[in-house]
Amino acid sequence: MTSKKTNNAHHHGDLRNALVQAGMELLTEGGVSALTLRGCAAKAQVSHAAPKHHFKDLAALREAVALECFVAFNQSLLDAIENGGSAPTEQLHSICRGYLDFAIKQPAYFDAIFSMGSLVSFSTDLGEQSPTAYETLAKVCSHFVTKERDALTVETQVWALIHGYSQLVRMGRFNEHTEAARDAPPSEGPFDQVMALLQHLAD
Amino acid sequence: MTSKKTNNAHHHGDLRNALVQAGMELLTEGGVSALTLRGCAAKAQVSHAAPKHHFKDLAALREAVALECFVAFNQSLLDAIENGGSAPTEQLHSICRGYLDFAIKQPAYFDAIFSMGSLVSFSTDLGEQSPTAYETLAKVCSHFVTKERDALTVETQVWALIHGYSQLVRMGRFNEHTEAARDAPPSEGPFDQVMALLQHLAD
DNA sequence: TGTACATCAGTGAACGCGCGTTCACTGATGTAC
DNA sequence: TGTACATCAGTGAACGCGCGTTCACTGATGTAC
Repeated sequence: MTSKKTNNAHHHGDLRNALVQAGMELLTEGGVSALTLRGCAAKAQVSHAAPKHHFKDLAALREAVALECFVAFNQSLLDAIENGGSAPTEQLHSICRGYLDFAIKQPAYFDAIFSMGSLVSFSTDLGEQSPTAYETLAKVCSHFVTKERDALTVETQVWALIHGYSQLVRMGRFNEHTEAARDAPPSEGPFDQVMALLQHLAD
Repeated sequence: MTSKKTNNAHHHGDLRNALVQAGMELLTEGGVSALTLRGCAAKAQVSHAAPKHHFKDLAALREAVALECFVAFNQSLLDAIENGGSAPTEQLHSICRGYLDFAIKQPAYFDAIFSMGSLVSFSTDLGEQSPTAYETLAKVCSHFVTKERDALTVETQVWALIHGYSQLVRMGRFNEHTEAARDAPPSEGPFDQVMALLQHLAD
């Protein structure tokens, strides 16, 4: 029971939230194109006109769902750092690992973040105390800034490499092309070998 | 006149090709979601049931359009290499430059290749004499394979970095957030600085 | 060179589907007094 | 504490739209003889 005592036919109590959660499930089940107003309403067991009281239009609902995906992504990066070593190179490895893991474990959320919200959400202030994904990335990268290499460069090098790699994995680049492995999660490929490219940042 | 003399009401002569070309235009104008059977038929000035004689379903038409995009991408990489220096590091720079340029100049094609055809097309034999994009990439990378770094690793390092970077640029990472620059092409950002990460491959 | 005919590649009407949106409505909530 | 009433947040029917698909059709093409 998240809401107080509102569980009636005519007053849901927390429909906005329920619609976003329904959207997350639809996203997982059928990808971005499955995110519809009617679909979310049905999943939340509410008439299909009900969402109009909470979202101006489909784009607004999708934006809310994308933001929720971003919150999860955000947390995934923070967790990865927390569970890894504290040395700069270890943190760098951890955040990249978290990035890739999210792409593998939550492929639909990953898609949503980078196909729906463009990159807006990446720096969107969530209004909480938690930093944005970009701030987290920037902090980890800050240890590798030198006279010849400014912050923007390091951040972009790291981001481009891990994002590109995650995309390749996500797109099935390293998948076995067998019938048997159809439902298996995608292979992560030569992650460590690729990340070795970043070890030069510490030189 | 590409076709012989067939320009009648009932026999288009080269409708399949015309539909794919129409699809390319729709793609440019409205993105992947604008690619519909009815849309292509309308653009090719043909009744909306006509495509059924050339494409089994919408997926088949989209596949054909994605393949055409890939052909253009393919050529873009070859041209970039041709117009650059012949030294291995120059070729590496050139192919990455071509990759990024394609993402900037043909964003819709870029999206189509990597969102519709998954990665299948990347290694798809085009049935011509020209190599696939992956073969081109692999050839350029082959000069940087060492005892500690096998071919797959180098290829993946380069591909991940340039693909990720191109995606960031494509998503507007380096855009000015001004109203004035709304219709301008996206800024390419610190391309050379980021590519500097690859110079270690030559060490 | 001409004719009969099968095949090919179009047309246009119709169908059902899911979608976003509008609308009059109504039950539940909360506030003024 | 009780009552009147404005507001909020739902319902369900209806609408129009674009879509893919099916279908009977027909004009153009090409081949057999």
